[in-house]
Amino acid sequence: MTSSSAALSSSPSSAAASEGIAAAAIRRLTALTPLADADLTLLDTAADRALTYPVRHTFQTIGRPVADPLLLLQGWAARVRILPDGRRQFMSFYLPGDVIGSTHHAHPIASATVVAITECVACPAPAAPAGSGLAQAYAVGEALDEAYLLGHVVQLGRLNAQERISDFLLEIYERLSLAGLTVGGSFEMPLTQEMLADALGLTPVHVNRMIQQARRDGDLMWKSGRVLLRDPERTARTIGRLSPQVTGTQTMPQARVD
Amino acid sequence: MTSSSAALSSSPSSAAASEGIAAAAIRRLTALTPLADADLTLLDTAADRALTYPVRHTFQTIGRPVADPLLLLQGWAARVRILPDGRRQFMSFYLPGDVIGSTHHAHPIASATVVAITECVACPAPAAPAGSGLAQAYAVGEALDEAYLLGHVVQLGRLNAQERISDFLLEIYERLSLAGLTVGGSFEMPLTQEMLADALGLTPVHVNRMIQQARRDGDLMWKSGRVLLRDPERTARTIGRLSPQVTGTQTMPQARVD
DNA sequence: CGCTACTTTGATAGTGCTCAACCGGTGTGG
DNA sequence: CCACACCGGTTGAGCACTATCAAAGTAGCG
Repeated sequence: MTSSSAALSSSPSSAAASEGIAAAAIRRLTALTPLADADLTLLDTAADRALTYPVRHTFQTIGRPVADPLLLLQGWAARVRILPDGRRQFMSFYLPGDVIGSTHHAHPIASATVVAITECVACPAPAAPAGSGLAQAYAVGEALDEAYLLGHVVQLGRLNAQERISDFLLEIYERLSLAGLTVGGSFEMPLTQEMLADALGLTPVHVNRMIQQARRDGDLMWKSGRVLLRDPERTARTIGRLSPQVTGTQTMPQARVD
Repeated sequence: MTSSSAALSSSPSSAAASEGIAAAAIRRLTALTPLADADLTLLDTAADRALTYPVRHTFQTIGRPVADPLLLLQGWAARVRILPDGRRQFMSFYLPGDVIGSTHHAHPIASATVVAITECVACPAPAAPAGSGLAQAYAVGEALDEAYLLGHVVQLGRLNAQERISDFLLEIYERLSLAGLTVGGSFEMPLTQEMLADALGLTPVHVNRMIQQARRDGDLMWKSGRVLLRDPERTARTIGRLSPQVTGTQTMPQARVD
């Protein structure tokens, strides 16, 4: 039953068994695609086997076989790569409702290390019957994953520091909204500025300065682990962020595509 | 039979029917995983329906439904995103043996635009029988795709201009090697320096300067669309590049993973 | 109360960008 | 056959954004 055993750091403590522990994850999955009662039952059952993982727990390690997929119920995890000289890059983040280590088939070697950013609660991702809503939800989730990854590439390649921060926070805001984890435009941000820097390809110092400027400009509030975006939609338009939801209806400038 | 019809730019011209047109792609797929005769037959048959696509052909457009998957036989294609103000970012490249628009299931909306960088020859990707070598090859190919995408994130986030160029060329070198498209350490590079800049998050001018410096340092030769890397392995070690092949055996520094 | 981790500030350096022009090859049309 | 246009590569000068180094300020916590 213990899905991921050999952890480098500390190992998962036995589960917290309270109900509703999977609420956010379920909200997020149903937001992706409608789920039938059978799907919800699967999820509830799986949630009974949820475990709590401490901060820094390593879900999977680059170059080692991936374990069975986990459905993240609470907390944040991240895919990270550390260079030999210590430089660190966060490649993506897992939020409640995301599946860690989903591997439809493919070779079982992890292409990235996944660590818990905060304390996490996760359960084995229930196998989805072919054609079920749950299967569809997984599929959409994976597609979104890739879309976010592509977005991250654009962000790192072509946005300046200010834009990267806005774009990142907007993405998180969007994703947490799906899970019902935002309150009046604000949300919990467990990342330190240093981690944010390592996600955005910047220096902690510079991230700090840009955040302060955004604060001065009245674009955001960020205090004690909670972020409030003043006008998400305006900001999104300003930096030309295309949210996955909107993607479907948005056209690209025809200009240079060669 | 015409897999992708409504092209923004010019449309595919009817096929070149010569044999061996799929040689590179087949070499690459067999390098990923052993293929049975049945698989090879499937590929050969599919190759008969190959079409030639002109430069700038749009295989899929962001926000629009994806067509059936294509197996790229010859040429380069790329996933690209253009920002409203004209900034351009190449997110990944497709080389011979890669599948364009593979979508196991998932929602049919393209999360990126895919265009032909050079003239391309491609055929419908033959459906792989479950459990076949071909299915395995597809799976491994997709896993590699993601690994390269993750690598691209690290590259953009944490490598300097010099390192990005080296890393990129090494990746291409590796990938072309699998398809048998390298000759004595050299390979064809159809990208202009401007396109390279848009892949690496740099300016064409700066790319040019870094390339010249690499030339002066004796690290590479680049003339009339052909690149020769002097000592790929040394360079790879220098910038700490972990090639997917090696990934399986390499360990990460334990240091900071929090 | 003293840690420890995180944020903030200042001063300075440097990598990579911008703007602008020039060069060299190639293709095309007069 | 040569002039012209065009594209990609090259060069120069100056600047901006972001990094670096170092230290001080804050907040949560045992």
